[in-house]
Amino acid sequence: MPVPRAGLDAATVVAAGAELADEIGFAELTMARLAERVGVKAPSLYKHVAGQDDLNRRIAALALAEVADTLGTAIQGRSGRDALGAAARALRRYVLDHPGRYAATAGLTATGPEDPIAIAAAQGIAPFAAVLRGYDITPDQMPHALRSLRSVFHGFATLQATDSFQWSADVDDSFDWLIDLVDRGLRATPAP
Amino acid sequence: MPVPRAGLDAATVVAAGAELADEIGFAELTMARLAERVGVKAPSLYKHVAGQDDLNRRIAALALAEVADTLGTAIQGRSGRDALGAAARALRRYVLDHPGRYAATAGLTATGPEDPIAIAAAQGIAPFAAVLRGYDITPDQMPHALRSLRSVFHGFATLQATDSFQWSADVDDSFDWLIDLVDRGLRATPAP
DNA sequence: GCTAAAAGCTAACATCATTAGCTTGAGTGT
DNA sequence: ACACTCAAGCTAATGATGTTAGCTTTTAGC
Repeated sequence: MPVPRAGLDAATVVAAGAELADEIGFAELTMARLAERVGVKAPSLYKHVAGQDDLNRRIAALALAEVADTLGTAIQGRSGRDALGAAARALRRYVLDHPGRYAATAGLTATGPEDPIAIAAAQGIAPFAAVLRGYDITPDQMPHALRSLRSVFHGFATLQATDSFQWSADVDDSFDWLIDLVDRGLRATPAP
Repeated sequence: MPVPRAGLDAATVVAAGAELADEIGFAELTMARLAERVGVKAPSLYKHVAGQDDLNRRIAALALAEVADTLGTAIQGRSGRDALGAAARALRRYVLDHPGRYAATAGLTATGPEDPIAIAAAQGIAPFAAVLRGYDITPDQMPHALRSLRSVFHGFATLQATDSFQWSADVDDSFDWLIDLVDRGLRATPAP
């Protein structure tokens, strides 16, 4: 398998795209700019990536995988409210550190269960499941609890990422408050 | 003030853009397509709207105002868990009915307090504040509670809008579960 | 060394947003 | 009634974009 004049690779291109998106914003990420960044002309990118849409989806999948990894290590050795707080803080930190990649995950529709995005998203659930194991959740309530956790965290992270909080109150305090809210709600879960 | 060969207006253009975005998706909304929709050539749109970015922001502001209105009427005559559920359900319905407009509100950064987006967003808070009045929230906790509510609802609505829930469990049930979770958390709010 | 295939290139095209400048038509003041 | 104004809409042009087609080059394996 010949590998000419390279240093370039699908993974490398996607990684560079994610990095560039973090720097200049996801909306400003363009094939031409990415090509220049990796030292290549725009059409050459198509040897590694099917197009802009494919690139975006791969960046999103990368971000989701990284989030899953980050959250997984964040909750290791913790449980209950402690794990909840650690996971939440890790996600927030990730979004602040990688706003471009994370923005790529917004507004995506998985084409099917085989879509890398769907797979990455499914893996991203695992840490949340681990957190919930510290609470009294019956198995039949697990899917609802997972979706709820995901909604809460995703909602706060995106609002924060887009700078949608306009008042002066400290965002960290609000985040702690939100975590406490969820923790209270989870601990008060009734067994129906 | 002469008003020639018309039927066109800034508000009309924005409304048509929002409608078109709902039909074909926000990402597919283009100046050319919108021009064709309103029966005009693309450059003519610039007589009513400063450009694509301006158009997007105006659509977002429209959506935020509509959301505020919808939520406001949804909670009238209700309070507590009842108001919470009604507001949540109204938002969800809105996002499902108007996915394009709502997508326009994601990933926007208000340029300042005078930005129509900031104003519309501020008005959108009011219904949430009304809901929270039915719970025991101290004034200094209000901002945190508002942000939390916004995060929760926005998170679930966007995940749902982008079809990010892949498992088979009924989404409506999950939504009810989430509302209960928040309700329990709010009722258990401690007085610090 | 020779060959095959992948990587990268140039050229070209369609589409898009946007600007500049012209044309036209409706309302206003006399 | 009539001319004047000025904004709505147009055509033409520009630069940037994503993308495709086809050519050239480089490297790995025989």
